[in-house]
Amino acid sequence: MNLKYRRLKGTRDLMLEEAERWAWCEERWADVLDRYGYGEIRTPVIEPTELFLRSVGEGTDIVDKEMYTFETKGGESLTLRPEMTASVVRAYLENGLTRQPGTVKFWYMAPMFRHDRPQAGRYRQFHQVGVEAIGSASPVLDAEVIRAALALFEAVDARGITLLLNSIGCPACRPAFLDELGAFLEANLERVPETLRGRVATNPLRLYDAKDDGVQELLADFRPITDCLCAGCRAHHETVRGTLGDLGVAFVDDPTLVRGLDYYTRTTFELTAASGRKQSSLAGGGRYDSLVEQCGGPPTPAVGFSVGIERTLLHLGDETVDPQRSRQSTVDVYVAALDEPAQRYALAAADLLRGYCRVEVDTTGRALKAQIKSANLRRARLLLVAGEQEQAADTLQLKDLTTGEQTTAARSQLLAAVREVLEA
RNA sequence: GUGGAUGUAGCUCAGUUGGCAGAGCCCCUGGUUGUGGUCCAGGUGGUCGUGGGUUCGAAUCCCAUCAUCCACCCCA
Repeated sequence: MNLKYRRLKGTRDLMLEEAERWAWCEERWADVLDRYGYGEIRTPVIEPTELFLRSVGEGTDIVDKEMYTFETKGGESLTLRPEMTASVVRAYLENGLTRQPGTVKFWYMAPMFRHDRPQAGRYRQFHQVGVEAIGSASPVLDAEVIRAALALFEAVDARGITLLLNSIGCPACRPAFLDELGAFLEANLERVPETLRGRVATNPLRLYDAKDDGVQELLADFRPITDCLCAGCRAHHETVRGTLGDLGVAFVDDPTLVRGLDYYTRTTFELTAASGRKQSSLAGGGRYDSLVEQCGGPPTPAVGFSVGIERTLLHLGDETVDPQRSRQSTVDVYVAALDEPAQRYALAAADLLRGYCRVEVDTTGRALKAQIKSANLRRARLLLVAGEQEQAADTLQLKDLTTGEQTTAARSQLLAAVREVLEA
């Protein structure tokens, strides 16, 4: 069929059983996050462009080429959020939560937008479940946050998840490392592919997430960033590792894990699925001790993560459900009615039941046979038949669809009669 | 932004060397005046992604274009 309107590239329609599966996950995740002491936050999907420029950072792919940015008639530049952390920090400051005692812990499940080329596990509108814990610099919190991320996967029975862990230092120790790294790369520039050379000067750390084998070999010859941490960062990192050990959480040290956003300090981590060569990165996060201050607040340490919902579901391996084969919502009682007067009578009868159970009234006017077929598809336990004869006698036919037994009930006794069958 | 694959019925897909547009599923009707999942019979539904070109003739060959998927890049 030649469709007049189509879905935008990189977006999806979720319906019926697919939507139920999402709801199933969302319910479990909300419960887990609740148990870790997080409260929900919902923020607008659009923000001033500047918020993301300053936080995510110019020079990152997200800001340079993936943002949905547009201008209002008043000339203001707005952006559909490509990630959530900046918005949460903005909301934290805007609502005066700096005065809140203790650590402010938020969770969210929300759509994000990035103008990427879509592929398996990657969409232009995608969804993340994540947390931000604002107000504590303790490495123990890092470990708890990481533990919570793993708990989200456990809650939906996701297996084969690997935790990658690293520390990328702080403003005190990272510049020295970057200088050294930059000099090393300059000296070996011929081993860096041309497409990546731009990064050597602008953001040498970004070279680490290049998949080019030559670059990886080159970087392997260089000292890992974890060897260059200052005393504070080193102690922090060791405590994170030790605390994960206390919790029995297995992890892999990965000194090449730098993450694609500029605001991270110290701890960075990623949760990956070893399955094939698909989009294996299911979740990522880390500490961002400078971001709140950068956004105009008081110096406030924080840590968080986000999990890709589409990727997680993809990893669970469930086939996506064909909408046409997917069941319509199930009901307890299906009311068949033949013509319009019967439909009116049927609707009035249904109204007597809806405070008690799920009822569908068939208003298609199809043959009774077809209506009963639909009743079965909807998994109805009971069929009510409302026709001319029933109207005349002020009754309804009650048919138990599992046994085939059929009785007549006075309309005034309908609820009792229905309860008798459903509760038997 | 780069590369590859694929576009035929609502869905999954056949379609030979260029020669009348097909199957299964779904849906509808009947077999049963108003009684179900099975069965039987019948039926609806297609600008063959779109636009050009070659040809007596194009779903089929050529060109362009759009869309989808996959991969790169990067990330969730």
